[in-house]
Amino acid sequence: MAINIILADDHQLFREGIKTLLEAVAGYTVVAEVDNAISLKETIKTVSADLVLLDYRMPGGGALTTLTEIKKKFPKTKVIALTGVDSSSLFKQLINSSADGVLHKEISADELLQAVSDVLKGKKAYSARVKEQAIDQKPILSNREYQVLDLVVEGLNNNEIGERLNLSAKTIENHRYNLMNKLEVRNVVELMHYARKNGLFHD
Amino acid sequence: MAINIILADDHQLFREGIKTLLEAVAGYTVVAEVDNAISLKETIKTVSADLVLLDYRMPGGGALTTLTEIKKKFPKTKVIALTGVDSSSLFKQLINSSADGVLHKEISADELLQAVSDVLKGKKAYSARVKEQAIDQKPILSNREYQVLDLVVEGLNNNEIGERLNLSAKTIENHRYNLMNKLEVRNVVELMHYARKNGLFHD
DNA sequence: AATACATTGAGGGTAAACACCCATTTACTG
DNA sequence: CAGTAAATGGGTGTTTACCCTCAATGTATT
Repeated sequence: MAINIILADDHQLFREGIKTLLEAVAGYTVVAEVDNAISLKETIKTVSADLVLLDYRMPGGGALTTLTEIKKKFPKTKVIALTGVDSSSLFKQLINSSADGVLHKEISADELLQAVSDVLKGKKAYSARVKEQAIDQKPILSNREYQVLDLVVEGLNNNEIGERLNLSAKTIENHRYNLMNKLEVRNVVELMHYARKNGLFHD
Repeated sequence: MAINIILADDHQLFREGIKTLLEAVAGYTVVAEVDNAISLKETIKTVSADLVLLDYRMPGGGALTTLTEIKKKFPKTKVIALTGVDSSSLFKQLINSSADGVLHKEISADELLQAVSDVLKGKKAYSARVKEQAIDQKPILSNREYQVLDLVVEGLNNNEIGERLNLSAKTIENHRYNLMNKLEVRNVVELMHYARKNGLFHD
C-alpha cells in the first residue's frame, strides 16, 4: 500500500529535491506540497496523509501551533519537523508539541529516509544534533510561553495573538509579562533579540 | 562533454536533493559538495568546475567575498547564488559581486535547471523575485533616521535615544514615525524584521 | 529665488505595552 | 494526598508607542 506524504516548506526548490528523493529513491508518494501553514491545515483535511514533512520556518509562521493542531485532529498522521537552525529550546518545543520526528537539515538523505521509515513504524526519530541539544538543560519558558513568543516575534499584538489562539488578550498579556520576567527583558525589542539568538526567527 | 558542478550549502539535505535533480534529472555531474566558504575556496583550486551553486547563507559567512574572489580567480567558472531571504539590497550586492545568476529558493526545479542551462550558455539568470526587488527602489532613510533606527534596534526607548543624541524625545518620536512610514511598517517588531533583513543587526 | 527635504520640536490624541495584583482550574510530581 | 507549576483571565493602574498635524530652522538643488 502506498505511503502518502505531504511536504510543507516555503522553498519550492527544497520541496522538489525532497520529493525526488522520496519518490524516485524510496518509492513513497508525495500527495501534496504546501508553502504555508494555512494551506497545510486546509490540505490535510481533504488529502489523506500518512506523514507530513514540516519545515519549522514557514511564512504565516505558527509552525508550532500548526503542529499541535494537526497531531490533535489527525493523531494517526505522523509529523516530522525539519529545522535549519540550532536551538535546544526550539527542539524541545517541537518535541513537546508531539512531533514524531525532529530532524536538523544537516542530515544526509539516507538519514532522512531512515527517519521517515522509523516514524511510519511508530518510532520517534530525532537527529543527532537534536538529541544532543534537547537533552542539555535550559527549560526556561513553558510551552504556551514559547507559542506566544513565537507570535510576538511574528509581529502580532496581544489582541491578534489572542484571536489566533482563541484566548483572551489578557491571558496573552500575562504570558508575555511572565516570559519577559523569566528572560529578564523589559520590552519587545529585547524579546526579539532573545528570539533571534535562539533561532526563533523564521522569514 | 560533462558539465561539472560544485554545490555549496550548509544543509546536506538540501545538497542531496539538488544533486539528485541535477544528476538524475538533468545529467550534470556534481563533482564536489562543500558546506562552508573555506572548503569551497580550497576545493575550487583542485577541482575543475564549470558552475558553482552557492547558498548565500553559509557558516563562516563571507559569501559575498567568496563570490567576488571566485569570479576573479576563475572567470570561466559560472556562479549561481541561491538565497532564501528577500532583500533588495542583498540581491543588488550579489549582482554587483558578479554572480552569473541570483535565484531565490522560492523557485521550481524547472526554473533552476533553466537557469543553470542559461548561465552555462553565458547568459545571466535572475529569478522573478530578484528582478522585481533589485529594480524597484526601496525608500532610503536619511542619516538621522538610520541613526535612530540603529538605537531602536539596540533596545533603547525614545527617551534614552534622545539622551544619547542630545535631542528631544519628541524629535526621536517623529523620526521614528517618519521612518516607519517610509518603510511601511506598523510597529517596532516589523522594524526589527526590516533591520534584520537589511543586515542592521550587529551582535 | 524657489523648491525640496532633512532636522528639530511641539500639541493632542488613541492604542498598546508594561507592571503587579489576584483567583480558578487542571495536571504532574514527590 | 499535598505541593507545585502551567494555563487561564479579571482588575487597575502607569508608561510608552503610535498617529497626525503643524512650524521653524538649515542646506542643498534647480
